[in-house]
Amino acid sequence: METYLELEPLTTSQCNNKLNAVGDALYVIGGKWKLRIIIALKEGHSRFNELQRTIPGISAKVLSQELKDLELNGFLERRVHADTPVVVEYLPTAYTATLKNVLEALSEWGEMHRQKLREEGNK
Amino acid sequence: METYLELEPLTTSQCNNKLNAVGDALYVIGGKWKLRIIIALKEGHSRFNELQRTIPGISAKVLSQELKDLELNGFLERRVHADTPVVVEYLPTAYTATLKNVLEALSEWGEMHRQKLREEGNK
DNA sequence: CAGTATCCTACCAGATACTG
DNA sequence: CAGTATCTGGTAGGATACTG
Repeated sequence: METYLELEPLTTSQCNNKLNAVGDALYVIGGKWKLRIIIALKEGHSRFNELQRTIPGISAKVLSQELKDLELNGFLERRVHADTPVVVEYLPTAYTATLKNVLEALSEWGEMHRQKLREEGNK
Repeated sequence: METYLELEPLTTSQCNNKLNAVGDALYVIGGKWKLRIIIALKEGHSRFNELQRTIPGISAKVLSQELKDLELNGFLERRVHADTPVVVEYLPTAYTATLKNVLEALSEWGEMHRQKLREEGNK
């Protein structure tokens, strides 16, 4: 028999820290595009227009802004080769590896939730 | 030596399924308030105004809408006691337990990320 | 208490055009 | 190619007031 979320009892301040941590995480990787971009980078897509083609529905403006955010948060490195024409590469950093557990947990849960919805649809 | 996200090689369609699953998950539990509300419910806060007091910054309108979403997605049960005055309780369902891994992963990652930002701030 | 209704605004993001 | 600039409609959500 488990309690619902089975977090150990916490003091209020410990609990708030946990909550804030979850909030921070969602702030950084939440939203419509962040994780999709991270995964696209990880798959080896590194050029701006390539990323835009890979990620359906994203506009240049939004992609540009999201890439800046991701760079600020240390998820990618923007590397400019000063050739003609100029070539810019976006490369995932080792820091993206730290998202492994988060991505796995979200992916698993998402699939399970999908399955549940499918079953309810069949009722 | 690990690849960055260490997902096993996938076919394109398998990969897209994973991606969609992550997207689904973020759609359902993403956003500013969803997880905070779920955790507040899990802590035993069950009344509307109590929840609003517990969750700093949320308005009645937004709380109302989010509670409806969460009910639709099976995370809570809305129980009305037809007394005078009327008492309404929002209770987490067993389904919230399935978020355990997600919450733990997000919480851990969020704390780690905070620590990293703190260190960078000290440079 | 448990919400709804209304107004209002700021931001989000799509479309399009443009630049070096 | 790798973006930025501008315009613009839609909407999320805050403030406030109100209802049964």
